[in-house]
Amino acid sequence: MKQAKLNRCRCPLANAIAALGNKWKPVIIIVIKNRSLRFGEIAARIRVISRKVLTDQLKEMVADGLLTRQEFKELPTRVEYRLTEKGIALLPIFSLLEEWETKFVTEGNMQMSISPGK
Amino acid sequence: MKQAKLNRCRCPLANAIAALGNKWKPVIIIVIKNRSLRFGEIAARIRVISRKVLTDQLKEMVADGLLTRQEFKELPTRVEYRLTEKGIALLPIFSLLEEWETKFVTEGNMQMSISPGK
DNA sequence: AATACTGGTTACTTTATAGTAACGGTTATT
DNA sequence: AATAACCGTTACTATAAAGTAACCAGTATT
Repeated sequence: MKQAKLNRCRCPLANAIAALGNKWKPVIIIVIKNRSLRFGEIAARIRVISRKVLTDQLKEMVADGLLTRQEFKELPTRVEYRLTEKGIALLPIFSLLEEWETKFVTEGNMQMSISPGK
Repeated sequence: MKQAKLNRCRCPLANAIAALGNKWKPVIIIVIKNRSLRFGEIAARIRVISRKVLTDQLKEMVADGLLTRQEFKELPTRVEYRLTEKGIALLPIFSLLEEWETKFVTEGNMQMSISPGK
């Protein structure tokens, strides 16, 4: 989907998906919520993400204006990430998506069969 | 993101993104809307998608319960696709995403500068 | 001098997604 | 018999996203 970043089309939805439709960004967004979280705290809350992928995604999200990164001159280093207004605006949308997914669980595509009888 | 389809996690958002977060599915969904469209009509409305990718996506979406496929025994062949209840439930969510994208356009990351100059 | 902490980076491999171009099957029309 | 319409499939290639494992830099403590 990097391609879509270059040749942006006139379709806003495609552009939104190009920016958000990858494996981790939405998860990172709902994990951070309305507070600031340190790098290590994000990593701890999404244990299965690799360090490299996490930093890659965070960098892109900062570049896209979804996150701010604040580095404190302390020791050991402390870096805090926080959603921007733009990022926060996604929270209710992702909530709806979660509700949608929860409502329409796709367990191997089970059909609501109408007749429960023999 | 096929992987996420196999090892589904407990995070509904990640599962939703695994099912929807690719280049074309959301576009296909908002193109079909509340009506039924023939294969050729979908292709005509998304001219830049390749035939192969379109059929791949449609098949997956039928398998995921987002679409129904109805084949008419006519000539030449007529096949109509229609969103299921599950697919239709995404329309308002994608509308919000479109609004979000439109509101926060990321033209090379321009900053709203506060002072409009002297 | 070695170890530990945090927040990364680097080089490399693996896997998934998208794309291209040609072909196939059915039936009607010319 | 060839052509056209529609809805695909097939084999192959290209590109992008994700993952692994080792390494680095600054500072403090032991």
